[in-house]
Amino acid sequence: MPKVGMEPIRRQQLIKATMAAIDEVGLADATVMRIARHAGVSAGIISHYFGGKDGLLEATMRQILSDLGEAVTARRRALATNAPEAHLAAIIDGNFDRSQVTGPVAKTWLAFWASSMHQPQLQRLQQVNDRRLYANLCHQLRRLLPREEARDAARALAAMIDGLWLRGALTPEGLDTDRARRLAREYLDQLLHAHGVVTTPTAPHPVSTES
Amino acid sequence: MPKVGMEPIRRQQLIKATMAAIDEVGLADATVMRIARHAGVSAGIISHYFGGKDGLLEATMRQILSDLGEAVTARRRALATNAPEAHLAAIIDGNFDRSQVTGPVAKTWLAFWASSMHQPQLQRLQQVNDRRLYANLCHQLRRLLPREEARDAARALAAMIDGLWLRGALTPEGLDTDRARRLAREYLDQLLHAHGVVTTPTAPHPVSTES
DNA sequence: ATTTTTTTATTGAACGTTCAATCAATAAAA
DNA sequence: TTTTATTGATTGAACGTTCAATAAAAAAAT
Repeated sequence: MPKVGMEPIRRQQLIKATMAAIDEVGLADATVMRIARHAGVSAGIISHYFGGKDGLLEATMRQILSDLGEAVTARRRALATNAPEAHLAAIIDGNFDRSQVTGPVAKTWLAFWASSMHQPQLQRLQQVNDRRLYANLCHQLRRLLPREEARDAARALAAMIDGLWLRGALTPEGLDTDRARRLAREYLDQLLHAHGVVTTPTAPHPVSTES
Repeated sequence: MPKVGMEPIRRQQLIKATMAAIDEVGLADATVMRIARHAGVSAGIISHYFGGKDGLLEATMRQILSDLGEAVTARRRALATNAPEAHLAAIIDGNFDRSQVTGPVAKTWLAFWASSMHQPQLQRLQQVNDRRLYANLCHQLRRLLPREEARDAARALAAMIDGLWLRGALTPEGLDTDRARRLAREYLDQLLHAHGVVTTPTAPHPVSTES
């Protein structure tokens, strides 16, 4: 069925199939044959479009990271106000975006997270993302708190986001998105309150189901 | 070199070698030959003592979990007071016990965490541990807060502990134990304060380097 | 004490399996 | 007819497991 211009279609197909395979049997058992079967193509095509299995895995991780980044920036751009509290809430909400926390994506993300410990290629990607979350949080908190307090708050908030995320990915029931968002936001409120910041009541956000 | 009574010695040797191998090259590349080389024995011995590679991996995870559990209960037993705040602090400190967060153990723990998503055997172990942490926190918080508040607080605190732990395992510099303990404790204080609990100034703990 | 026998621990080559990568053959579109 | 996309059998490497052979210690016998 060879038509011209198949490349972008196949790449997307195979990346999606990779997540499906990892969701199904885990990274260790996600063989090229299984991935190819999910995409409805043959195994050889993977080397053709990605140069090999490693290339496909890296492309998949890149996709997840860029989706996550866009989910955050999209919410921040949609803000009416420029208040730091609003930006922080948007960062929290973006990290618990539906597209990121449901089944396949979450499990794939966690699998890459673990394997990035020993794969320099993936480690670089993961660190860029980690630092971005920390830097975003830190920059907004800096508008409300002194430097050291802002840094510690960013570290703690980043840890809480990742922790909720991680625990959600591991429980059989999956992550309760609304609860995770609520807990992270309540923590933020406590954090600011403890440092004497007068919290403007959190404005309701477009996609949020939270009051 | 066969002496009698080698079994407990070899088992311990191989479990330690497993962590060393995973620390070195990750779970995916921790082959039986590499593990055996770390222990200074031949590959065949693994099947002899553990019935196969899977048996060794499960035994290694069990070891890590029981060490973690003992680190927590030891600190709680050593408490002079019975105040819930003291127990909570002990739970936090125990989870950041030195033996748990240094190099090999931390990376092995994270590797198992990820692979437990698709290995029922490991998943059971991991869930027992997760629930224990949550239940311990919840039980102590219940002495200070109403039921639902206690549950949410336990969820959030557990997430923060795991998140700090996880981020520590992934950064090249490793986890800053003292900082992690401090952040988790500060969060606990904020949490209780926000719910109107009068925080008795945190008693200095034996192993803690924190004022 | 010394030698022989038995028991126990350990080795490592061989085996069967699985996987990723390759590439000549093929088939559809241009 | 040419170009482009795709296939799938084949190849070679790597892995976990097995098991007959071996070697050392312990026990028994001299």
